[in-house]
Amino acid sequence: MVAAYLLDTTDNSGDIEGICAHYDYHDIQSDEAVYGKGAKKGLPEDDEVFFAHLARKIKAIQWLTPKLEKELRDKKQMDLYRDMEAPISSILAEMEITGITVDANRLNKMKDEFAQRLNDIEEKIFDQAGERFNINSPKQLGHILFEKMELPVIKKTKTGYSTAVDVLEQLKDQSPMVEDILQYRQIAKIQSTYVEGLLKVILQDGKVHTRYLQTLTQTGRLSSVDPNLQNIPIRLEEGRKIRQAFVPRKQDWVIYSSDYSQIELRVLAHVSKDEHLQEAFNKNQDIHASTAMRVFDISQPEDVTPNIRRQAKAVNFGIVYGISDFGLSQNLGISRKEAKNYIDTYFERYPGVKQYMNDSVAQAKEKGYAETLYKRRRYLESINSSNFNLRSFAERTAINSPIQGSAADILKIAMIELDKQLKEKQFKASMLLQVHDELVFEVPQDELETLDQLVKGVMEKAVELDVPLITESSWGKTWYDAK
DNA sequence: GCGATCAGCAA
DNA sequence: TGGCGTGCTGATCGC
Repeated sequence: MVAAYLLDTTDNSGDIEGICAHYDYHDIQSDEAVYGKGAKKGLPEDDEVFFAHLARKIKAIQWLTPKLEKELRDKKQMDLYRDMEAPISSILAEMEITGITVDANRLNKMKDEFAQRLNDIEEKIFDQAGERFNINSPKQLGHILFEKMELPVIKKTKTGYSTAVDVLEQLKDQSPMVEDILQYRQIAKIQSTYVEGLLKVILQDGKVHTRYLQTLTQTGRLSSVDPNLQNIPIRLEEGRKIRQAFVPRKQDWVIYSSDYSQIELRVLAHVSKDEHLQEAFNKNQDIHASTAMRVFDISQPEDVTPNIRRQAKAVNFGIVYGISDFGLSQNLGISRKEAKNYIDTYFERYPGVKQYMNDSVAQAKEKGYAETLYKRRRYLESINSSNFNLRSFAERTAINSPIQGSAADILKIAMIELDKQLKEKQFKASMLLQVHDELVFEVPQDELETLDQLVKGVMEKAVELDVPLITESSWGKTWYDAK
């Protein structure tokens, strides 16, 4: 599965059957056909059916192996497979099995507190609306806001009125109720997805055991499910408190976290060779402020206001994630024209980046795929499409995938080296989580100093780029306190 | 019970 | 020349 994923991320449905079909091997059924799906999923009643399926899978894997190996060699991806994806697979399994301890008492207290607050806000909203309705239903909420109260309709969805946060933000001054709805939404999200969601998946060992999907994303990133531990809140204080429930498995241990600072932009500085971007990182400047100065033509650092820096940050965000001028305009609440202007200016002021982007697109058009520093491929079917939208998307993808994908490669390399060292040096600490540019560990107090040295050293020296790789580390009694 | 839709979280 | 970075989860709603 991992080999097939490296060869082509798209034809990988997460099932051997799909891969077999690709190679015209049909003596196999999909897992779904045998085990069912949804609520009916389970082992077949007839053992023979079950065993026959397993046997056919083994046979299929044997048949596939030499073919996949040959293709890996032809595509020069054998190293990527052998030295990166195969070892990472075992490390992820260990992390999943280890799990992370979650303080259910803490979550239960939060649950009560949030339930009380949701109740209060709910009553307040009903009071102002003059009727009771389901605030969680965008349809009912839209009816109240845009029909009963006749607030201006700012945006529509396919099926009705949009009640998304950016819309509500604009309606705030029209009615005090809107603020309450925003407040309600914020807490309801934390309550249902995180407090209740996490409580449901704590096992007898007091831990949650996420599963990392290694063969899913088109860029080489991991994803995390059941539960997803890669999107635990952090930006807003209310949500951030969820992290207080993530604790070490023993008293006197701590949660230690280390993350790469701006790894994607550093990768971009490296692959593009852009003089200005490299200079900013080599001088360890505040990259968003530095971008602000170039894009908005500011000569003195002290003239970069927080708002201007925020805009520059959004531009950098757009570069890293491959968003369109429309996406940037939505992020910043500006017109598409202005957004396009920002992007054009960015390219003007970072000519190396522009050159890199042109080259990436040209190469993708020629080869039909984009690739990372470590030969991870992403095929781009629509790169030569006559459909503007499809083509534009593929072009942004051609630019963005090597950046995001190479960053993912680098963290995987660091994880492999760290895992090796932790074992060799017999650390008691365990690696628990990977969150795209961050690694989270639990560690005894007396090992903390050595672990910090090790993690920092390994992550920063995982690969050598034209610009330094910098990490920021922190620790505390809970994941919240590791900040 | 299931799938589509909307909404919102993270890097 | 028209929809708009990805992936995951939860609530609602209609079938």
